[in-house]
Amino acid sequence: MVKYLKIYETIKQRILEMEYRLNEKLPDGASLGKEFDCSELTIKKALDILVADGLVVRKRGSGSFVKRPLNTTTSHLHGTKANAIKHGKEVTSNNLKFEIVPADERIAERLNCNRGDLIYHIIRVRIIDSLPTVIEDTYMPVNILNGLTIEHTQDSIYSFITNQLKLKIHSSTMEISIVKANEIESENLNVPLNDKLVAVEQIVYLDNGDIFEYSISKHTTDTYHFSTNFVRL
Amino acid sequence: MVKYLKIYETIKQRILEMEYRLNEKLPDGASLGKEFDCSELTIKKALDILVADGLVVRKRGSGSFVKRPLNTTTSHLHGTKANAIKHGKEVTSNNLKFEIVPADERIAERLNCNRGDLIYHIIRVRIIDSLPTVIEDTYMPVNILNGLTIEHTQDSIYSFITNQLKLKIHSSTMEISIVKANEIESENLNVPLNDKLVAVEQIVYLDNGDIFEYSISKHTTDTYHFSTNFVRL
DNA sequence: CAGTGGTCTAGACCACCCA
DNA sequence: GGGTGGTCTAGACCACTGT
Repeated sequence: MVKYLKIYETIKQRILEMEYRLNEKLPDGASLGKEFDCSELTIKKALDILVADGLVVRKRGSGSFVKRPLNTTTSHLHGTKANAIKHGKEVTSNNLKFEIVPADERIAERLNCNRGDLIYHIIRVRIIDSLPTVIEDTYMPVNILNGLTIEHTQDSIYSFITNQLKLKIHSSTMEISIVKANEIESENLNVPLNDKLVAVEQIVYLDNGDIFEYSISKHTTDTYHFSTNFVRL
Repeated sequence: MVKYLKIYETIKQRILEMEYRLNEKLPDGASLGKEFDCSELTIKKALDILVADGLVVRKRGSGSFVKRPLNTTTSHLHGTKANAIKHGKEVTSNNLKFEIVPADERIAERLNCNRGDLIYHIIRVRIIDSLPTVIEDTYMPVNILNGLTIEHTQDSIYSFITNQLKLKIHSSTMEISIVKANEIESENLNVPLNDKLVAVEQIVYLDNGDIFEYSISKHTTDTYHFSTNFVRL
């Protein structure tokens, strides 16, 4: 692993284990550089991730301080399952569709591929702690996700991607809006027709710039909760 | 202004004006460094912001490319008014409350101040293009926002902060969930009692690490739209 | 004024992609 | 193997804070 990530993990651990306490001042850059045997810039890089995580505030002229984050970080760069497990919940999936189809105009644009390229089209209902909670409509290029089977979709596609294929997820763009449940959604999520759902549209990028997922998830409003942290760069 | 921000603005302009087109490869770091008379690291910093903006993908081994973002970027680091204006909409405000009160336990914790510190408590209904759209419940420390008047709240508090006080907004943490409208919300937003609203809870930080706002906004579901871009650092 | 973080440079070395 | 980005160093200088 890269040096600054190791340092990041170490300092994060110290904060989570209260070795560095709330509002406490961290050692300055030079001291940390000495401790971790690296340059101050590398320390800065590590601390910048903690800032992005919302765990640290850096004050020019006075120092870096531990900050209390609002949230318990549900990351949209992990799969539904990983997030649920982190909160100690059980997830099962109910496949409504698992097909390989050629990309139409709209999908090709979203996945930045050519029309006609082969695409997995997967529709799953995710059941979290026995409650149908999300219906996910997912498109993924076959040439990137080669070897994906219906068995993987029963478990976690994200684990297949990162553990089997050794691909690295880099970033995503997402949009949240509120929509009305159609008949299929109403049936599968066990809500009234036209009841409101939270729609999350997402495009997910790999490390190498390729797009591996375009998806639209619709969540029941009772269970949906999203938290994040912005930093103006 | 800082060098890397200038470079960022310049390159962003080129992308928006299609001088660099969709999927086109940007010049490499060394060339850009020559053009802008700076080191490659400074170029990297500028491009990293474009990556965070979702306008650029950098591919190790092949180059940096212009990417089409999903969204039209509604930033939660700007105020309601600035965002509305960017989309060509009219905003007016209806003040339900403008008080100075001592911070109770909960507010003091959110604002990271002491119990009893004086706090502006402001409740406003924002009317966008003649439609009551958001009800905002805002708490701000008096010692930071000194001189804030009810006139400012009719317009844009954010503009007062950045233009008058010359403070710089740095980051925020936010949480989104769905709640049911109470009587006050129902009346002011003109929706049925218990109808669903999008609740956005936010803590906003200044450049110097101080918190200047804790707020809970409730949006009508028809109009709420949120988009963002994540990068795993 | 001393302490601390932010920006910037010049250069080294490595990892990855593609022809 | 040549092109390109990512990480890292050592050191300079500037901006802001608090005493």
